[in-house]
Amino acid sequence: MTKKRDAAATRQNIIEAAQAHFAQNGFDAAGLREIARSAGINVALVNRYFGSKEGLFEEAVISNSDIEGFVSGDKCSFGIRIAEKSVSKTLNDEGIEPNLAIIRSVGSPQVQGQLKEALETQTISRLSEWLGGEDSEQRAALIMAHLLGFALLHSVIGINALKPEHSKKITGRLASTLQHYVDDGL
Amino acid sequence: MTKKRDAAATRQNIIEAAQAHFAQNGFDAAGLREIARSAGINVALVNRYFGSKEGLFEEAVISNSDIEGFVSGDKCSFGIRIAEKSVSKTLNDEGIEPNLAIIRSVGSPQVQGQLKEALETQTISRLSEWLGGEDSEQRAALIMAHLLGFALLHSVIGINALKPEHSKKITGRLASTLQHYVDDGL
DNA sequence: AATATTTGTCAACAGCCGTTTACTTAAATT
DNA sequence: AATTTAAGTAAACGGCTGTTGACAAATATT
Repeated sequence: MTKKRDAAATRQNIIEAAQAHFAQNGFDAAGLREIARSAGINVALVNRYFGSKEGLFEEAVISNSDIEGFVSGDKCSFGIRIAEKSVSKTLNDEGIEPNLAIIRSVGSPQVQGQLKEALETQTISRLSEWLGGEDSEQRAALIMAHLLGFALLHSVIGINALKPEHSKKITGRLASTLQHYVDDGL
Repeated sequence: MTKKRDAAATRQNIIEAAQAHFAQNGFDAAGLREIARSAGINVALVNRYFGSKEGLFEEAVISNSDIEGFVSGDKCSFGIRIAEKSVSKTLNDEGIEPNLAIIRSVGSPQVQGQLKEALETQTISRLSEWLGGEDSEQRAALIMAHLLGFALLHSVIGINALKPEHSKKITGRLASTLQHYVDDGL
């Protein structure tokens, strides 16, 4: 019995396995051998396809940090829309969320440059364009700051007070703050 | 020439060196040998004094996460007081800030429990008591979320839009949001 | 059918990690 | 002054890491 050979599929398998491992353990603690095992292939293939661990991180996390889900919709419902998304994330379904991989990799000096590139010239810049108005980059950065900090405490650390079953007002409070940053430039 | 022997001073040297290295590189990337070299002692002493790397992290970072600077002062000026502190932090003087060590260590599975303990039963709980009013734990958690997220983008990543020289309104915007969470429970 | 190229595996490399053991030397105790 | 205790050093251990080069096998090309 031999394995089917499909370069594109293998590549995709590695990327998906990497997304999960980076999201759950961060850049440093995610091992290439574990990622390879999850993808069902040999470790050496990772370096052949992506050059290095950093190259894999670039393709699996950085290139996949899609802000488009944020900026599709009308401005006046931005707060509630994003707040609901953020609050509903639990500790269990933290599969491949790119934000988790970013947050958990913030301490790794090797990918600091990639993270800055992704956050500044991708996420914040795109959100800023969509926002418009006064100091749009600053307001976009403040929105991302609150969202990343919320994800850090809610999804990574697992702070109880932020779980919706403790108080249903959590979504409303977060939504109101985010919406304030949206409307503040008009 | 021989070295003076002073257990208490050596212990303190190790702790201070560890605080700087954990703040700059996070738990995983901070090496015990580098910490020992900064402290001017042998690696083996770290394990003798603190048992393990986790033990050192506990004493250097967790036990030192003082929230008291936050909750000393009157409630109506909380926002502007904390916002000024957060914004004035630059990328250069990131010496031994405990929040930086925490943020940069969030991805390390080994210290996840310690971080939750520090944030939930120390920082947020203490801030919640001081805040009082409705859902004080939740509002405290939202405040910490915004502060940690801001520190992540401002001090760790170095987002340009959050630097005060780009727009002086940054402190005011952050202060207003924080103050809103303070007043929201009254 | 024979050859060339891609895809995948295996094993080893060099280097770093936290930790431990054995040992030396300074300080304190008797 | 002799002995015990504490403080510091040196070196190695086992294990893990990302990475690389040599090789086998499947697919594509001629």
